[in-house]
Amino acid sequence: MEYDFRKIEKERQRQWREQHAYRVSNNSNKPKYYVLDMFPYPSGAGLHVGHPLGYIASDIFSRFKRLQGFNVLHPMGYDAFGLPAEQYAIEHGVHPAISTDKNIDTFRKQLDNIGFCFDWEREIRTCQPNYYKWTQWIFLQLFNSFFNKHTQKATPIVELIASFAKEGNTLHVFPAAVNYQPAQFSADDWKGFSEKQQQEILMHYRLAFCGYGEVNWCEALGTVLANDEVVNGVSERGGHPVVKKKLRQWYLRITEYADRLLEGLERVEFSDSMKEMQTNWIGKSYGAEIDFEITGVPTTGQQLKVYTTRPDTIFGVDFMVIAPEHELINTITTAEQQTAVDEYCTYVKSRSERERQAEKKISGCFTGAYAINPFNGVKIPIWISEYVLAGYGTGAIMAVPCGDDRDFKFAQHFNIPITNILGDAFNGEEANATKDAKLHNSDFLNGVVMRDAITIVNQRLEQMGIGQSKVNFRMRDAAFSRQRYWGEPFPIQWKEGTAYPLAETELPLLLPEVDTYSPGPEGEGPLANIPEWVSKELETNTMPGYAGSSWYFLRYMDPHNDQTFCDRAVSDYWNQVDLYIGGTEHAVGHLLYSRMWTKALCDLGHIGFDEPFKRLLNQGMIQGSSRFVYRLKGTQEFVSYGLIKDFDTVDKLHVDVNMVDGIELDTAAFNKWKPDYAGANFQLEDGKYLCGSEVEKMSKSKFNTVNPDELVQKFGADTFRMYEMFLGPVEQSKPWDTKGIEGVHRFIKKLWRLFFDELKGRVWNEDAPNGAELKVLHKAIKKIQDDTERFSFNTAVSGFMICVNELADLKCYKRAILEPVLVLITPYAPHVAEALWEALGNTSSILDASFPVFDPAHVVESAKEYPVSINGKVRTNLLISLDATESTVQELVLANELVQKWVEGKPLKKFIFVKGRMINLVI
RNA sequence: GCCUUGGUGGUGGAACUGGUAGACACGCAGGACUUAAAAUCCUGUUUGCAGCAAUGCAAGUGCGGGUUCGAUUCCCGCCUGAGGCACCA
Repeated sequence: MEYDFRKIEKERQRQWREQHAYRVSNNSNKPKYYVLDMFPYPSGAGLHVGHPLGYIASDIFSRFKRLQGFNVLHPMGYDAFGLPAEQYAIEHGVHPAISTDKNIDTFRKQLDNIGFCFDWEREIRTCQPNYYKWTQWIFLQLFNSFFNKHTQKATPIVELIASFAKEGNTLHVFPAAVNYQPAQFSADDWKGFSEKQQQEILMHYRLAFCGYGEVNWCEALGTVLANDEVVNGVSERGGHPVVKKKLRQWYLRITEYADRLLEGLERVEFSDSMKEMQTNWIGKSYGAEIDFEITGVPTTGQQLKVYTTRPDTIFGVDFMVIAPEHELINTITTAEQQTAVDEYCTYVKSRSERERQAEKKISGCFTGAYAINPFNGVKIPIWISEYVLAGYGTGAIMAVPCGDDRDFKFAQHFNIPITNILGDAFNGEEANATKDAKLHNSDFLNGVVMRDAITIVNQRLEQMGIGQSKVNFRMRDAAFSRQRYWGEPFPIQWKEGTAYPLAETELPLLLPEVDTYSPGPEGEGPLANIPEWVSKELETNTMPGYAGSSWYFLRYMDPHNDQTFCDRAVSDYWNQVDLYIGGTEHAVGHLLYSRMWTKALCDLGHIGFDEPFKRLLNQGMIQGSSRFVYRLKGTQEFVSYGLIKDFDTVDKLHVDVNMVDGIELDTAAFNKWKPDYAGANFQLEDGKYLCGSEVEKMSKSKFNTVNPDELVQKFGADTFRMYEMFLGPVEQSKPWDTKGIEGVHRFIKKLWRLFFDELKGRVWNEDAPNGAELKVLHKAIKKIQDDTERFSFNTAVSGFMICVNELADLKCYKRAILEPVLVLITPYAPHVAEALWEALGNTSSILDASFPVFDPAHVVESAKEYPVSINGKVRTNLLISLDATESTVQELVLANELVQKWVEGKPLKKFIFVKGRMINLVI
């Protein structure tokens, strides 16, 4: 009987489907375990081999936990709103719902091929009204809440209104990031405000709020562009100029949760690097805001507010730098500098924030104005430069060249004299950011260690009323609106410029049909093109992609509930996601947003936990190995890789990896590939056309994708699953290479042959196992259990191979050994395991078997072959009993002939014996 | 530019807390079975030097230093690949 994987896998999948083998109940006596994948965006390109990596890992872990007796929730769904579907709609006129459904069907077929244990009865799609109804509902919760600083919790806004009416805003001052005048008001003030004013004030407290923010604006296309759609300052489509434009936007007040987002990291099992990334993104810094008087300009009495983390360096300030968007530019620029400043600001406007930070070239412009150092009256020139960002701190810094690298380079570039406040710690060659030097040239701070000077300066500033210590966050409030069609509509209605929430009974606010997916007027989204929508004064923005993904893990628990987003009793049962698997590309976006939503929902009493993910595993990215051909500019001549150095101008073009064997191009296939290449002529080396290669993200546009369907068809799902795991550690990124898959396939066939011989048929028997066989089994149980638990799936696969190789060598065909081996392998290769399990005569599914229990008695060793080193070099091995004491071992070792030869009679300086490990002699 | 992360044979990788570097595979070479092929099985496979050979010696985990009896593992500096950087998902 042969291993017919196609038949086996089809049959098993049908059986599991019919038996609802993966249906999960919300009621169980078993302990619960929740394994979650980051759900996919169903792109039109379908799955490539990189996508299933994390799914296979989570599938293995889910099945493993199930065998260990847990009630495992392992759902899947689709993050279905997003830009690509809308782009496709613009280009092809196909409604995004239709193309999305089509893409989902493809995804589903591909996923099913691989044999995952998802409970598909819990599937969700973020674009469906019965799902986004609750996204809108949660948005309203955020809109109707504020962050109460005293309790550090989201609190219903009605409590804030009550407090305003009672004691003004003394109890609840404006959030730190808000700059509203008047900053304080009394109860009487509040009652005196108009409805519009009251709503305006409340908006500054709401957790979901409306404000103004900058977007990438493309005049030619009349639309707002994503960063992705902007390349080098022009639009990706058409290459039109893109500039910054201020538009009304919705935001989430995530900055209010900054401290709790930091604190929560201590209670979750994320990798240290992940925690570090989030910590850096939040970017909490302790510093001071300082007001400087401005002089040398027509309008007197103006002040420049800077934020600095190093107030101790105030005597080293040689110039000020403000962001090119800074408001003061209009009022402090002197007449002589006006032209230069205007030119500079226009130049900067076309540049992205990233470009501005990455730019090595130093640029800037003097405003003509000066600030006055409050401690010594020194006049400090005020410059504009793009390295200062408007969005961080106050958008203005005090530059201390001797202590800050960027300031130093700026000073050098513009020949600004540098004051040394560091004494010997500053060498004049480069800045020194130390906090431990003693201050020089610093008036009352001379001789004080910088670290200690920070508090002294802060105290002085506060006494003088010109500054205060301040905690700052790099993180900004999250932009929560898009000028797009394919997203959740906001349940918001505008009345005379004030936003009002729709009633819960009006949800879901359905996304209407449109005639055109083109942008609306004035940078508004396509919804602004619909007269009925506009006449009702409904919000025309839609929510961003991350809205639906910020809470989907809750919906899986209770996906069909139409009374609430998730029943509290159900979320109390499933609680946190025990294991969340996905890529690091979501490190700061999705993970922070969903953590914030969870905290807000918890604060408001809708769920009972405030961190969504207990443990996070980041699978690495499977990269594509791209191949390139080189075409002489303007010709049809293609030059082999080794020859390109002989030519000046060649175009480097991606070529489909499936036409390349190693790096050798199938030139005939290339000619047929695209009509353009039919007439291609090749300049060969050694009779071959060799391609260049590079490792890049796997993507259809780079022609480096490999389709899992073909591999499943050729080798089977079990082989495919194991091979993806065998490739390397899940957490590591690696380029895909199909080459090794045969090895895994051979392994499964070898496993099969322990049960069935091609000619003889059944070979397994009921004999009692011997010690050697039990040892192999229990070694494997331990290895597989340990490796699976620590997500070392690649070494677990190797463990299976070792186990099967050893059983084959022992000619062990005994049921008592083979049956537990099948259970071990079930999470990895479920189809073949179930088929052989049934062949052994079992009537219930192997999915519900019990994981074998490791018995150390079967694997004990009595002796160990110790490596014996002399001065750190291994010279021989000696078999020594594990019970031997150190002195016995030393005696044995020194008596050895080979050891004596290497020791050459020299005295022994040191004898190192690590029991069970090694022996080292130092002479 | 900033943040994170990787670099070990011809290839993917193993070595879990500083203790025999190269497990397990791929590929390659040789052999067995076969009319032949596929499949399967066996042997070898880090490099250099010496030897008919078993084997021996030396070097070796991106590069340069350091700590240690002992470093792929820890520390310092550098080179280099990948991912992210707020409207892609």
